Amino acid sequence: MSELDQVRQAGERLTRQRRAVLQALDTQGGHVTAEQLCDALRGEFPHINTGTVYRILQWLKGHSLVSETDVGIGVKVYERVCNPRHHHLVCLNCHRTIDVDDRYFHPLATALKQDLGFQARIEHFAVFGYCADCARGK
Amino acid sequence: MSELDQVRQAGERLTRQRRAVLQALDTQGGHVTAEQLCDALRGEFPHINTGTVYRILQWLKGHSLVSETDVGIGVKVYERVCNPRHHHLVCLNCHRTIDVDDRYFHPLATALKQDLGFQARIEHFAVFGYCADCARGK
DNA sequence: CTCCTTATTGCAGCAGACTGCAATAAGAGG
DNA sequence: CCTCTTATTGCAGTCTGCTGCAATAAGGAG
Repeated sequence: MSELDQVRQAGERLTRQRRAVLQALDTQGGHVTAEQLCDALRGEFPHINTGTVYRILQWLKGHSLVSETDVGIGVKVYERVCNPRHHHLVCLNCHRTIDVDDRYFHPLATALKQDLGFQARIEHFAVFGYCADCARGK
Repeated sequence: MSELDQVRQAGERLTRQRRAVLQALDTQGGHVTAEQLCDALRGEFPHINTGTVYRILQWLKGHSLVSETDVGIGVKVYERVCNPRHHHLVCLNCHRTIDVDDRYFHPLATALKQDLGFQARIEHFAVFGYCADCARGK
């Protein structure tokens, strides 16, 4: 919980709800929707609602503890940021998502930093396109 | 308008509304929201509504004529896809958007193709992070 | 030019994501 | 341990983006 202690600076509070959201994300693993999280938390907090969950997720995202991704299913999915980081390739045809290693994105981040001084924050990317199987057909 | 003729295959129709959306995108140039497009079209089509505009934009996007991007302002923005393609760096601190050349993304697309057979469709990317000015302060 | 098939529009309605405000509770200070 | 400040929650409401359905119109056939 050391990374959370850092966060407690500047008057930001580590509430039971925030702790529970993080724990739920750890427990479930992989991609989770805000709605799913809300349901999971209702056991401990019967009155919790999606508004609060979305706010907590934004807060966690701002502290790089959670990633938010649009994988093209019409709902945003959230995932605990862990090392090593990984990203996703999303097939526009069969809608499969393929995990891809962070190192593919390092050259891009490095180039943007060197040439433009831009410090890219690539926690979790979703690249759309066509997977090997579907690309053949096209 | 030759690119539009290709689209007319397979029974897809080139309606006045679709033509008008494309023309409005050309006229306005740069990033436009669906709401703005809807307003612009109401002169010619008094009864047009956002539902239709969103559907037309999805259709144009599917044919690679228009790009859809989340630049972090809470609304999706649309832009005519033109050559050379460009992408955007979005500063999480000052919210400035910086245009960046397509060539920065070529190595990534090539690597994904070679190693994984994935044919990335990178029409218009938005990379979040901190711009040179804001990165210094952090 | 007219008819006919069916893709597309307009409309109304819905889910996802977010926000303002009053009530609550985290955590610093005494 | 109690008090106090104020960040956060719960709630209700809003806006964006999308979808089903009946009415309309694109564009191919005759």
